[in-house]
Amino acid sequence: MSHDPPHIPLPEFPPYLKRERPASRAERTRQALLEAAFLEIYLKGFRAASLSDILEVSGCTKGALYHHFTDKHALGLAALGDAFHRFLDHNWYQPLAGTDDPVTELRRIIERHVNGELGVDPRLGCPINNLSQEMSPIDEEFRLFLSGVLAEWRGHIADALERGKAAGTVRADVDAEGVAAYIVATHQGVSGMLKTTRDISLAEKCAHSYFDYLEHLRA
Amino acid sequence: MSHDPPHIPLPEFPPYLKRERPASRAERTRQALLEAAFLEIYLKGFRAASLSDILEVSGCTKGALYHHFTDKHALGLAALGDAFHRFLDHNWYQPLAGTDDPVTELRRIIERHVNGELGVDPRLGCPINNLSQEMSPIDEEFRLFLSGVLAEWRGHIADALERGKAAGTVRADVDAEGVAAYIVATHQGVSGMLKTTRDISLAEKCAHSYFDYLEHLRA
DNA sequence: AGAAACATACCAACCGGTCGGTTTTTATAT
DNA sequence: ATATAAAAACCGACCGGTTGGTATGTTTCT
Repeated sequence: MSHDPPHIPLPEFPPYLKRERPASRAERTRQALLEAAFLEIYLKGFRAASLSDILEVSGCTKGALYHHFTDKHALGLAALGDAFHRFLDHNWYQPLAGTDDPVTELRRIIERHVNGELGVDPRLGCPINNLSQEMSPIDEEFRLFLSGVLAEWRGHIADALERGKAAGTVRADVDAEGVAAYIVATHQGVSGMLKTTRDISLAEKCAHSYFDYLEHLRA
Repeated sequence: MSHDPPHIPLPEFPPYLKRERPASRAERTRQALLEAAFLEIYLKGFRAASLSDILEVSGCTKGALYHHFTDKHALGLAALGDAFHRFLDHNWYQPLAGTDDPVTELRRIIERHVNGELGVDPRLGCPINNLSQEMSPIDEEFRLFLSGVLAEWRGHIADALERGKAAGTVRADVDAEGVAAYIVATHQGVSGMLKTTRDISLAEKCAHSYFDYLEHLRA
């Protein structure tokens, strides 16, 4: 009996995660390492991520790796910080920044997730959540890094909610920070459950309850 | 610079996870292995869990381990299945089974979690969630096992909601299964976020939104 | 020429798992 | 109750494989 899951094809990199071709050769290998590292860590987690595999995928060698990064930690943090910021900026920060009706915009964002439009493989889950769960209890540096990412994420949602309150689209008694925390947590929870059940109908049902809650915030 | 987190003392085993003294010596070593394995896996995750450490903690040897279990997988599944079922039965199934007012009971259960009364270290998170996140994408056997645990969990909540509908404490138009899924997912999400932020005030704020949502289900 | 960028052979530590041998328990016969 | 043989339970040295990291040498760019 094998423990291997049915073959999972490598997820396509969504276009906004693609980088423009860098000029110098050194920078090119650096980017190749970052990209391969992110993919490997996303697929296997940080601890199980193999440097040899990263080197194979990126086409680099150990010498290049340890020339650009001090150790596995530094490589991982660089790769993740980069990818996380791009993803959140493109899918959350920018949409939220452009509206005074955050409830409607949050619904859109969730819908895009459920519909699989964001290039996040539901079987693999949200990489931010994955890393949080794996590394927070055992590595303080990772925990602080991820805690910062989550705080920034909540901050952008809270800002949008505050603007909604000012614009009269959101109830005035809403605790923006608390609701932002709840929204992020729920989002992570649903994507986590999906990873295990692989039952898309569950995601749709959850989204329904999710929307019920969000509508409840309207002025 | 060290990546180690500040020292985390071993969590106390909540009493309902303690086992009565088994009679035979063989059964005693089996239980010692299960207990040590659960603790080690809870602390480090399955892949990072070290058999040598499990043996040291349990006071057993490799020979004993591989006499009782075919391999690491079997040991892990046995240890986790056992612990999960006890935990859920004591903290969720039994309380929910004894009421026709599931909303009030769910509030109580959440409150107990937030207050740390259940012996779950918020820094380490919910073990079911931890294992789900780590193993689901890379091991089909684990995924199916965890998927079953989650389904059972949702099932007990859905049953309680249905009883609430019949008893008139829950709105008749509530989709019990969908809401149960949402409740479990949100619960996992909050406990996951707490693991990274370590900010208890966030848990309280999330609980507030959580309760808002739950109250919204009342008839 | 000198520095930055890379390549490769190598290392100790650890991993899960195996296997031949020893001890303890159990079943049976007396 | 005791002897004994078979089976279950346990022990621990050992194995091949992988890991992250290093040291030394070579190529490429400025």
